[in-house]
Amino acid sequence: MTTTLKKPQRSARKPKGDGHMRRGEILQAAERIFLAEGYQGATIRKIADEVGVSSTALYMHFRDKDEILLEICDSAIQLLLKQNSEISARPIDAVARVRLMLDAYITFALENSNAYRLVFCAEGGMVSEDKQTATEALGDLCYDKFVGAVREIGASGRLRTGTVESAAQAMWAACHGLVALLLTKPNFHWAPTSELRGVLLDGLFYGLVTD
Amino acid sequence: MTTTLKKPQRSARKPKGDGHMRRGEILQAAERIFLAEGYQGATIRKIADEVGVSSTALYMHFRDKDEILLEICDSAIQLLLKQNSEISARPIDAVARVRLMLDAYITFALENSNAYRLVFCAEGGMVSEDKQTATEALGDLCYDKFVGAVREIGASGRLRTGTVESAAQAMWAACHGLVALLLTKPNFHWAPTSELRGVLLDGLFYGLVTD
DNA sequence: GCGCTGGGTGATTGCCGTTTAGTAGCCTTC
DNA sequence: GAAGGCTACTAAACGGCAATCACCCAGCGC
Repeated sequence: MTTTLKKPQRSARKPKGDGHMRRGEILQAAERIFLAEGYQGATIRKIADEVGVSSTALYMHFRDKDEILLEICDSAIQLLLKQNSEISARPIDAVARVRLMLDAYITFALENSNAYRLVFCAEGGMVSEDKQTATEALGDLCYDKFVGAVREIGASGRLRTGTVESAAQAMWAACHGLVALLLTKPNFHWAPTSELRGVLLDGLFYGLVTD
Repeated sequence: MTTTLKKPQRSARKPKGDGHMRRGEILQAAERIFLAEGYQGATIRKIADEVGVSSTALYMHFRDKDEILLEICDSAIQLLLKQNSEISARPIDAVARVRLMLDAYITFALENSNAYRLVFCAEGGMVSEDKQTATEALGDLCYDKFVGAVREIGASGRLRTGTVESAAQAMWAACHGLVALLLTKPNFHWAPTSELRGVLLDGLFYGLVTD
Protein backbone atom coordinates (compact mmCIF):
# COMPACT_ATOMS: atom_id res chain seq x y z
CA MET A 1 0.00 0.00 0.00
CA THR A 2 2.56 2.55 1.03
CA THR A 3 3.54 3.95 -2.23
CA THR A 4 7.18 4.71 -2.55
CA LEU A 5 6.58 6.22 -5.95
CA LYS A 6 7.10 9.92 -6.31
CA LYS A 7 4.27 10.16 -8.75
CA PRO A 8 1.21 8.46 -7.35
CA GLN A 9 0.62 5.18 -9.14
CA ARG A 10 -1.45 7.13 -11.58
CA SER A 11 -1.20 7.30 -15.28
CA ALA A 12 1.37 4.62 -15.98
CA ARG A 13 1.78 6.58 -19.12
CA LYS A 14 3.69 4.63 -21.63
CA PRO A 15 7.05 6.23 -22.26
CA LYS A 16 7.65 7.67 -25.61
CA GLY A 17 8.66 4.70 -27.66
CA ASP A 18 10.52 7.11 -29.78
CA GLY A 19 9.90 7.37 -33.46
CA HIS A 20 8.67 4.53 -35.56
CA MET A 21 9.27 1.83 -33.03
CA ARG A 22 5.87 2.44 -31.49
CA ARG A 23 4.43 1.99 -34.94
CA GLY A 24 6.01 -1.43 -35.12
CA GLU A 25 4.65 -2.35 -31.72
CA ILE A 26 1.17 -1.45 -32.89
CA LEU A 27 1.48 -3.49 -36.04
CA GLN A 28 2.73 -6.44 -34.08
CA ALA A 29 -0.12 -6.33 -31.59
CA ALA A 30 -2.64 -5.72 -34.34
CA GLU A 31 -1.34 -8.69 -36.27
CA ARG A 32 -1.64 -11.03 -33.30
CA ILE A 33 -5.24 -10.01 -32.70
CA PHE A 34 -6.18 -9.80 -36.37
CA LEU A 35 -4.86 -13.26 -37.16
CA ALA A 36 -6.62 -14.70 -34.15
CA GLU A 37 -9.91 -12.85 -34.34
CA GLY A 38 -10.31 -11.42 -37.80
CA TYR A 39 -11.33 -8.01 -38.97
CA GLN A 40 -14.19 -7.37 -36.61
CA GLY A 41 -12.33 -8.87 -33.68
CA ALA A 42 -9.36 -6.59 -34.11
CA THR A 43 -10.78 -3.41 -32.61
CA ILE A 44 -8.81 -0.23 -32.13
CA ARG A 45 -9.32 -0.49 -28.40
CA LYS A 46 -8.10 -4.06 -28.14
CA ILE A 47 -5.00 -3.27 -30.12
CA ALA A 48 -4.33 -0.17 -28.03
CA ASP A 49 -4.81 -2.13 -24.82
CA GLU A 50 -2.39 -4.78 -25.97
CA VAL A 51 0.22 -2.13 -26.71
CA GLY A 52 -0.56 -0.50 -23.37
CA VAL A 53 -1.56 2.82 -24.82
CA SER A 54 -4.75 4.79 -25.29
CA SER A 55 -6.82 4.09 -28.36
CA THR A 56 -6.24 7.63 -29.53
CA ALA A 57 -2.54 7.01 -29.75
CA LEU A 58 -3.05 4.69 -32.69
CA TYR A 59 -4.24 7.60 -34.74
CA MET A 60 -0.83 9.21 -34.31
CA HIS A 61 0.66 6.49 -36.44
CA PHE A 62 -2.16 5.40 -38.73
CA ARG A 63 -4.95 7.24 -40.46
CA ASP A 64 -7.58 4.73 -39.40
CA LYS A 65 -8.19 1.13 -38.51
CA ASP A 66 -8.10 -0.07 -42.09
CA GLU A 67 -4.69 1.41 -42.64
CA ILE A 68 -3.34 -0.75 -39.83
CA LEU A 69 -4.90 -3.97 -40.99
CA LEU A 70 -4.18 -3.40 -44.64
CA GLU A 71 -0.53 -2.84 -43.81
CA ILE A 72 -0.55 -6.26 -42.19
CA CYS A 73 -2.18 -7.72 -45.25
CA ASP A 74 0.39 -6.02 -47.41
CA SER A 75 3.20 -7.86 -45.77
CA ALA A 76 1.28 -11.10 -46.12
CA ILE A 77 0.74 -10.51 -49.81
CA GLN A 78 4.38 -9.66 -50.28
CA LEU A 79 4.89 -13.29 -49.41
CA LEU A 80 2.59 -14.40 -52.18
CA LEU A 81 4.30 -12.06 -54.59
CA LYS A 82 7.67 -13.44 -53.63
CA GLN A 83 6.45 -16.96 -54.25
CA ASN A 84 5.04 -16.01 -57.63
CA SER A 85 8.26 -14.28 -58.60
CA GLU A 86 10.28 -17.25 -57.55
CA ILE A 87 8.07 -19.64 -59.47
CA SER A 88 7.98 -17.51 -62.58
CA ALA A 89 11.79 -17.55 -62.63
CA ARG A 90 12.02 -21.31 -62.64
CA PRO A 91 13.26 -22.86 -65.86
CA ILE A 92 10.29 -25.15 -66.30
CA ASP A 93 7.32 -25.44 -68.57
CA ALA A 94 4.91 -22.50 -68.45
CA VAL A 95 2.01 -24.82 -67.70
CA ALA A 96 3.84 -26.22 -64.72
CA ARG A 97 4.60 -22.71 -63.53
CA VAL A 98 0.97 -21.66 -63.78
CA ARG A 99 -0.04 -24.72 -61.86
CA LEU A 100 2.52 -24.09 -59.17
CA MET A 101 1.31 -20.55 -58.81
CA LEU A 102 -2.29 -21.57 -58.42
CA ASP A 103 -1.31 -24.20 -55.93
CA ALA A 104 0.74 -21.69 -53.98
CA TYR A 105 -2.20 -19.30 -54.14
CA ILE A 106 -4.54 -21.80 -52.57
CA THR A 107 -2.05 -22.69 -49.88
CA PHE A 108 -1.43 -19.04 -49.18
CA ALA A 109 -5.12 -18.29 -48.86
CA LEU A 110 -5.74 -21.16 -46.48
CA GLU A 111 -2.73 -20.34 -44.34
CA ASN A 112 -3.32 -16.59 -44.19
CA SER A 113 -7.05 -16.76 -44.08
CA ASN A 114 -7.76 -13.50 -42.33
CA ALA A 115 -5.48 -11.46 -44.53
CA TYR A 116 -6.85 -13.25 -47.57
CA ARG A 117 -10.41 -12.54 -46.56
CA LEU A 118 -9.75 -8.88 -45.97
CA VAL A 119 -8.10 -8.42 -49.33
CA PHE A 120 -10.10 -10.73 -51.56
CA CYS A 121 -13.48 -11.05 -49.88
CA ALA A 122 -13.66 -7.59 -48.37
CA GLU A 123 -17.11 -6.18 -48.66
CA GLY A 124 -19.96 -5.19 -46.48
CA GLY A 125 -18.61 -2.27 -44.57
CA MET A 126 -15.00 -3.28 -44.61
CA VAL A 127 -12.38 -1.27 -46.34
CA SER A 128 -14.64 1.07 -48.13
CA GLU A 129 -13.19 0.80 -51.64
CA ASP A 130 -10.25 3.00 -52.42
CA LYS A 131 -8.29 2.55 -49.23
CA GLN A 132 -7.13 -0.76 -50.58
CA THR A 133 -5.19 0.90 -53.40
CA ALA A 134 -1.76 0.08 -52.03
CA THR A 135 -2.72 -3.48 -51.25
CA GLU A 136 -4.45 -3.82 -54.56
CA ALA A 137 -1.31 -2.74 -56.35
CA LEU A 138 0.50 -5.64 -54.70
CA GLY A 139 -2.29 -7.95 -55.72
CA ASP A 140 -2.03 -6.68 -59.25
CA LEU A 141 1.66 -7.48 -59.28
CA CYS A 142 0.85 -11.05 -58.25
CA TYR A 143 -1.74 -11.19 -60.96
CA ASP A 144 0.73 -9.84 -63.52
CA LYS A 145 3.26 -12.53 -62.71
CA PHE A 146 0.53 -15.08 -63.10
CA VAL A 147 -0.80 -13.65 -66.34
CA GLY A 148 2.74 -13.55 -67.68
CA ALA A 149 2.98 -17.30 -67.36
CA VAL A 150 -0.45 -17.82 -68.85
CA ARG A 151 0.54 -15.57 -71.73
CA GLU A 152 3.42 -17.91 -72.49
CA ILE A 153 0.97 -20.74 -72.74
CA GLY A 154 -1.16 -18.67 -75.05
CA ALA A 155 1.85 -17.65 -77.15
CA SER A 156 2.74 -21.26 -77.73
CA GLY A 157 -0.81 -21.85 -78.94
CA ARG A 158 -1.71 -24.20 -76.17
CA LEU A 159 -4.74 -22.35 -74.86
CA ARG A 160 -7.66 -24.56 -75.68
CA THR A 161 -10.25 -21.82 -75.29
CA GLY A 162 -10.58 -18.14 -74.45
CA THR A 163 -8.07 -15.34 -74.50
CA VAL A 164 -5.05 -15.09 -72.27
CA GLU A 165 -6.90 -12.69 -69.98
CA SER A 166 -10.12 -14.64 -69.76
CA ALA A 167 -8.35 -17.94 -69.24
CA ALA A 168 -6.17 -16.45 -66.52
CA GLN A 169 -9.11 -14.85 -64.83
CA ALA A 170 -11.15 -18.02 -65.01
CA MET A 171 -8.34 -19.96 -63.36
CA TRP A 172 -7.96 -17.35 -60.67
CA ALA A 173 -11.68 -17.22 -60.09
CA ALA A 174 -11.93 -20.97 -59.76
CA CYS A 175 -9.18 -21.13 -57.16
CA HIS A 176 -10.58 -18.17 -55.32
CA GLY A 177 -13.95 -19.84 -55.21
CA LEU A 178 -12.52 -22.95 -53.67
CA VAL A 179 -10.69 -21.22 -50.86
CA ALA A 180 -13.44 -18.67 -50.30
CA LEU A 181 -16.01 -21.40 -49.81
CA LEU A 182 -13.71 -23.49 -47.65
CA LEU A 183 -13.08 -20.48 -45.43
CA THR A 184 -16.65 -19.24 -45.36
CA LYS A 185 -18.38 -22.56 -44.90
CA PRO A 186 -15.97 -24.71 -42.94
CA ASN A 187 -18.80 -26.90 -41.69
CA PHE A 188 -20.04 -28.00 -45.09
CA HIS A 189 -19.48 -31.66 -45.90
CA TRP A 190 -16.54 -30.99 -48.20
CA ALA A 191 -14.64 -33.69 -49.96
CA PRO A 192 -11.08 -33.90 -48.61
CA THR A 193 -9.36 -30.61 -49.37
CA SER A 194 -6.46 -32.20 -51.19
CA GLU A 195 -8.83 -34.10 -53.43
CA LEU A 196 -10.82 -30.96 -54.14
CA ARG A 197 -7.70 -29.06 -55.05
CA GLY A 198 -6.59 -31.85 -57.31
CA VAL A 199 -9.89 -32.24 -59.07
CA LEU A 200 -10.33 -28.52 -59.58
CA LEU A 201 -6.84 -27.91 -60.91
CA ASP A 202 -6.74 -31.07 -63.00
CA GLY A 203 -10.08 -30.28 -64.53
CA LEU A 204 -9.18 -26.68 -65.11
CA PHE A 205 -5.91 -27.47 -66.85
CA TYR A 206 -7.32 -30.30 -68.86
CA GLY A 207 -10.14 -28.03 -69.93
CA LEU A 208 -8.21 -24.90 -70.66
CA VAL A 209 -4.79 -26.05 -71.82
CA THR A 210 -3.86 -28.52 -74.52
CA ASP A 211 -0.92 -30.71 -73.67
CA MET B 1 -48.93 26.95 -30.35
CA THR B 2 -52.39 26.56 -28.93
CA THR B 3 -52.82 22.89 -29.20
CA THR B 4 -56.28 21.79 -30.04
CA LEU B 5 -55.22 18.20 -29.70
CA LYS B 6 -56.32 16.34 -26.64
CA LYS B 7 -53.05 14.58 -26.58
CA PRO B 8 -50.25 16.98 -27.28
CA GLN B 9 -48.97 16.46 -30.80
CA ARG B 10 -46.74 13.84 -29.34
CA SER B 11 -46.27 10.25 -30.17
CA ALA B 12 -47.93 9.81 -33.55
CA ARG B 13 -47.83 6.24 -32.49
CA LYS B 14 -48.27 3.87 -35.34
CA PRO B 15 -51.54 2.00 -35.00
CA LYS B 16 -51.37 -1.62 -34.27
CA GLY B 17 -50.89 -3.13 -37.68
CA ASP B 18 -52.57 -6.18 -36.32
CA GLY B 19 -50.91 -9.52 -36.40
CA HIS B 20 -48.38 -10.53 -38.97
CA MET B 21 -49.12 -7.72 -41.37
CA ARG B 22 -46.63 -5.50 -39.55
CA ARG B 23 -44.12 -8.28 -39.97
CA GLY B 24 -44.62 -8.10 -43.71
CA GLU B 25 -44.19 -4.35 -43.70
CA ILE B 26 -40.89 -4.73 -41.90
CA LEU B 27 -39.64 -7.33 -44.33
CA GLN B 28 -40.62 -5.17 -47.25
CA ALA B 29 -38.83 -2.11 -45.92
CA ALA B 30 -35.82 -4.17 -44.92
CA GLU B 31 -35.63 -5.69 -48.36
CA ARG B 32 -35.67 -2.31 -50.07
CA ILE B 33 -32.84 -1.02 -47.92
CA PHE B 34 -30.89 -4.27 -47.89
CA LEU B 35 -30.94 -4.61 -51.67
CA ALA B 36 -29.90 -1.00 -52.08
CA GLU B 37 -27.33 -0.73 -49.32
CA GLY B 38 -26.25 -4.20 -48.32
CA TYR B 39 -25.86 -5.76 -44.92
CA GLN B 40 -24.16 -2.93 -43.11
CA GLY B 41 -26.37 -0.33 -44.72
CA ALA B 42 -29.55 -2.00 -43.57
CA THR B 43 -29.58 -0.91 -39.94
CA ILE B 44 -32.34 -1.67 -37.51
CA ARG B 45 -32.99 2.03 -37.07
CA LYS B 46 -33.26 2.74 -40.78
CA ILE B 47 -35.65 -0.13 -41.30
CA ALA B 48 -37.75 0.99 -38.35
CA ASP B 49 -37.82 4.56 -39.63
CA GLU B 50 -38.94 3.40 -43.04
CA VAL B 51 -41.79 1.45 -41.48
CA GLY B 52 -42.57 4.43 -39.26
CA VAL B 53 -42.08 2.60 -36.02
CA SER B 54 -39.57 2.57 -33.20
CA SER B 55 -36.52 0.41 -33.60
CA THR B 56 -37.59 -1.62 -30.60
CA ALA B 57 -40.75 -2.67 -32.38
CA LEU B 58 -38.75 -4.81 -34.77
CA TYR B 59 -37.82 -7.06 -31.89
CA MET B 60 -41.48 -7.90 -31.45
CA HIS B 61 -41.41 -9.70 -34.77
CA PHE B 62 -37.83 -10.86 -35.17
CA ARG B 63 -35.24 -12.14 -32.78
CA ASP B 64 -32.51 -9.93 -34.17
CA LYS B 65 -31.27 -8.17 -37.27
CA ASP B 66 -29.92 -11.29 -38.88
CA GLU B 67 -33.25 -13.01 -38.64
CA ILE B 68 -34.79 -10.25 -40.72
CA LEU B 69 -32.16 -10.23 -43.41
CA LEU B 70 -31.83 -13.98 -43.57
CA GLU B 71 -35.56 -14.26 -44.10
CA ILE B 72 -35.15 -11.99 -47.10
CA CYS B 73 -32.32 -14.15 -48.34
CA ASP B 74 -34.43 -17.21 -47.83
CA SER B 75 -37.04 -16.02 -50.25
CA ALA B 76 -34.32 -15.15 -52.72
CA ILE B 77 -32.82 -18.59 -52.46
CA GLN B 78 -36.21 -20.17 -52.88
CA LEU B 79 -36.00 -18.71 -56.34
CA LEU B 80 -32.74 -20.47 -57.02
CA LEU B 81 -34.14 -23.67 -55.64
CA LYS B 82 -37.15 -23.38 -57.89
CA GLN B 83 -34.92 -22.89 -60.90
CA ASN B 84 -32.82 -25.89 -59.97
CA SER B 85 -35.89 -28.04 -59.49
CA GLU B 86 -37.31 -26.95 -62.78
CA ILE B 87 -34.04 -27.65 -64.58
CA SER B 88 -33.55 -31.02 -62.95
CA ALA B 89 -36.99 -32.06 -64.16
CA ARG B 90 -36.23 -31.35 -67.80
CA PRO B 91 -35.92 -34.38 -70.04
CA ILE B 92 -32.48 -33.53 -71.31
CA ASP B 93 -28.97 -34.81 -70.93
CA ALA B 94 -27.59 -34.67 -67.40
CA VAL B 95 -24.57 -32.72 -68.58
CA ALA B 96 -26.82 -30.09 -70.11
CA ARG B 97 -28.79 -29.91 -66.90
CA VAL B 98 -25.70 -29.41 -64.79
CA ARG B 99 -24.56 -26.70 -67.11
CA LEU B 100 -27.92 -24.95 -66.99
CA MET B 101 -27.87 -25.06 -63.21
CA LEU B 102 -24.43 -23.53 -63.00
CA ASP B 103 -25.42 -20.87 -65.48
CA ALA B 104 -28.56 -20.12 -63.51
CA TYR B 105 -26.48 -20.01 -60.36
CA ILE B 106 -24.16 -17.37 -61.77
CA THR B 107 -27.05 -15.30 -63.06
CA PHE B 108 -28.80 -15.59 -59.73
CA ALA B 109 -25.74 -14.47 -57.82
CA LEU B 110 -25.17 -11.46 -60.03
CA GLU B 111 -28.80 -10.42 -59.92
CA ASN B 112 -29.29 -10.93 -56.19
CA SER B 113 -25.87 -9.81 -55.18
CA ASN B 114 -26.63 -8.67 -51.64
CA ALA B 115 -28.56 -11.78 -50.73
CA TYR B 116 -25.88 -13.90 -52.37
CA ARG B 117 -23.13 -12.17 -50.45
CA LEU B 118 -24.88 -12.58 -47.15
CA VAL B 119 -25.46 -16.27 -47.66
CA PHE B 120 -22.33 -17.34 -49.49
CA CYS B 121 -19.71 -14.81 -48.52
CA ALA B 122 -20.92 -14.08 -45.01
CA GLU B 123 -18.02 -13.62 -42.69
CA GLY B 124 -16.40 -10.96 -40.63
CA GLY B 125 -19.02 -10.29 -38.03
CA MET B 126 -22.02 -11.11 -40.10
CA VAL B 127 -24.38 -13.88 -39.19
CA SER B 128 -22.32 -15.43 -36.53
CA GLU B 129 -22.49 -19.06 -37.63
CA ASP B 130 -25.47 -21.08 -36.63
CA LYS B 131 -28.18 -18.52 -37.25
CA GLN B 132 -27.98 -19.37 -40.90
CA THR B 133 -29.29 -22.89 -40.32
CA ALA B 134 -32.64 -22.32 -42.01
CA THR B 135 -31.05 -20.56 -44.95
CA GLU B 136 -28.35 -23.15 -45.14
CA ALA B 137 -30.95 -25.87 -45.34
CA LEU B 138 -32.34 -24.18 -48.42
CA GLY B 139 -28.87 -23.90 -49.86
CA ASP B 140 -28.33 -27.57 -49.19
CA LEU B 141 -31.48 -28.38 -51.12
CA CYS B 142 -30.12 -26.45 -54.08
CA TYR B 143 -26.85 -28.28 -53.74
CA ASP B 144 -28.65 -31.62 -53.57
CA LYS B 145 -30.52 -30.96 -56.80
CA PHE B 146 -27.23 -30.08 -58.38
CA VAL B 147 -25.38 -33.06 -57.02
CA GLY B 148 -28.21 -35.27 -58.22
CA ALA B 149 -27.53 -34.24 -61.79
CA VAL B 150 -23.80 -34.62 -61.36
CA ARG B 151 -24.40 -38.06 -59.93
CA GLU B 152 -26.17 -39.05 -63.11
CA ILE B 153 -23.10 -38.04 -65.05
CA GLY B 154 -20.99 -40.11 -62.71
CA ALA B 155 -23.34 -43.08 -62.97
CA SER B 156 -23.01 -43.10 -66.72
CA GLY B 157 -19.23 -43.18 -66.31
CA ARG B 158 -18.64 -39.82 -67.88
CA LEU B 159 -16.79 -38.16 -65.02
CA ARG B 160 -13.27 -37.71 -66.28
CA THR B 161 -11.80 -37.26 -62.83
CA GLY B 162 -12.72 -37.18 -59.18
CA THR B 163 -15.73 -38.47 -57.31
CA VAL B 164 -19.24 -37.21 -57.75
CA GLU B 165 -18.91 -35.08 -54.64
CA SER B 166 -15.54 -33.61 -55.42
CA ALA B 167 -16.45 -32.87 -59.02
CA ALA B 168 -19.68 -31.21 -57.99
CA GLN B 169 -17.95 -29.19 -55.33
CA ALA B 170 -15.21 -28.15 -57.69
CA MET B 171 -17.78 -26.92 -60.19
CA TRP B 172 -19.67 -25.05 -57.53
CA ALA B 173 -16.49 -23.53 -56.16
CA ALA B 174 -15.38 -22.36 -59.57
CA CYS B 175 -18.66 -20.61 -60.26
CA HIS B 176 -18.75 -19.14 -56.80
CA GLY B 177 -15.27 -17.79 -57.29
CA LEU B 178 -16.25 -16.07 -60.47
CA VAL B 179 -19.26 -14.26 -59.08
CA ALA B 180 -17.60 -13.57 -55.75
CA LEU B 181 -14.69 -11.85 -57.42
CA LEU B 182 -16.91 -9.98 -59.84
CA LEU B 183 -18.98 -8.70 -56.93
CA THR B 184 -16.08 -7.96 -54.62
CA LYS B 185 -13.77 -6.35 -57.15
CA PRO B 186 -16.02 -4.66 -59.69
CA ASN B 187 -13.26 -2.29 -60.71
CA PHE B 188 -10.77 -4.91 -61.77
CA HIS B 189 -10.07 -5.08 -65.50
CA TRP B 190 -12.20 -8.14 -66.07
CA ALA B 191 -12.65 -9.73 -69.43
CA PRO B 192 -16.26 -9.36 -70.59
CA THR B 193 -18.45 -11.22 -68.15
CA SER B 194 -20.12 -13.36 -70.77
CA GLU B 195 -16.74 -14.45 -72.10
CA LEU B 196 -15.53 -15.25 -68.60
CA ARG B 197 -18.59 -17.33 -67.91
CA GLY B 198 -18.15 -19.15 -71.17
CA VAL B 199 -14.47 -19.87 -70.71
CA LEU B 200 -14.90 -21.01 -67.13
CA LEU B 201 -17.83 -23.31 -67.84
CA ASP B 202 -16.43 -24.64 -71.10
CA GLY B 203 -13.10 -25.35 -69.49
CA LEU B 204 -14.69 -26.92 -66.47
CA PHE B 205 -16.91 -29.24 -68.47
CA TYR B 206 -14.26 -30.16 -70.93
CA GLY B 207 -11.94 -30.87 -68.03
CA LEU B 208 -14.29 -32.77 -65.79
CA VAL B 209 -16.73 -34.53 -68.10
CA THR B 210 -16.06 -36.78 -71.04
CA ASP B 211 -18.38 -36.30 -73.96
C1' DG C 1 14.43 30.63 -20.20
C1' DC C 2 11.27 30.07 -24.53
C1' DG C 3 8.49 28.25 -27.70
C1' DC C 4 7.65 24.62 -30.85
C1' DT C 5 6.43 20.12 -31.85
C1' DG C 6 5.28 15.26 -31.63
C1' DG C 7 3.54 11.49 -28.88
C1' DG C 8 0.31 11.05 -25.61
C1' DT C 9 -4.32 11.59 -22.93
C1' DG C 10 -9.56 11.58 -21.30
C1' DA C 11 -13.82 13.08 -22.72
C1' DT C 12 -16.99 13.24 -26.35
C1' DT C 13 -19.53 12.39 -30.71
C1' DG C 14 -22.29 9.72 -33.37
C1' DC C 15 -23.20 5.52 -34.98
C1' DC C 16 -24.63 0.58 -34.06
C1' DG C 17 -27.54 -3.75 -32.08
C1' DT C 18 -29.98 -4.86 -28.27
C1' DT C 19 -32.37 -4.57 -23.47
C1' DT C 20 -35.29 -2.69 -19.93
C1' DA C 21 -39.23 -0.91 -18.02
C1' DG C 22 -43.28 0.94 -18.88
C1' DT C 23 -47.76 2.14 -21.64
C1' DA C 24 -51.98 2.17 -24.70
C1' DG C 25 -55.51 -0.40 -26.38
C1' DC C 26 -57.99 -4.54 -27.22
C1' DC C 27 -60.04 -9.28 -25.45
C1' DT C 28 -61.59 -12.01 -22.02
C1' DT C 29 -63.96 -13.30 -17.89
C1' DC C 30 -66.64 -12.42 -14.23
C1' DG D 1 -68.91 -2.77 -16.90
C1' DA D 2 -64.99 -3.16 -14.11
C1' DA D 3 -60.66 -6.31 -13.58
C1' DG D 4 -57.18 -8.48 -15.38
C1' DG D 5 -54.25 -9.95 -19.01
C1' DC D 6 -52.19 -9.96 -23.48
C1' DT D 7 -50.04 -7.78 -27.46
C1' DA D 8 -48.00 -4.30 -30.04
C1' DC D 9 -45.80 -0.71 -29.11
C1' DT D 10 -42.71 3.22 -26.91
C1' DA D 11 -38.68 6.13 -24.84
C1' DA D 12 -34.64 5.69 -22.63
C1' DA D 13 -30.74 3.40 -21.77
C1' DC D 14 -26.56 0.12 -22.22
C1' DG D 15 -22.42 -1.23 -23.99
C1' DG D 16 -19.45 -1.37 -27.95
C1' DC D 17 -17.59 0.61 -31.99
C1' DA D 18 -14.42 4.16 -34.91
C1' DA D 19 -13.09 8.55 -34.86
C1' DT D 20 -12.38 13.42 -33.19
C1' DC D 21 -11.61 17.11 -29.88
C1' DA D 22 -9.14 19.89 -26.75
C1' DC D 23 -5.74 19.61 -24.07
C1' DC D 24 -1.02 18.14 -21.78
C1' DC D 25 3.76 17.52 -21.28
C1' DA D 26 8.69 16.11 -22.22
C1' DG D 27 12.56 17.20 -25.05
C1' DC D 28 14.79 19.92 -28.33
C1' DG D 29 16.90 23.95 -30.74
C1' DC D 30 17.53 28.50 -29.93
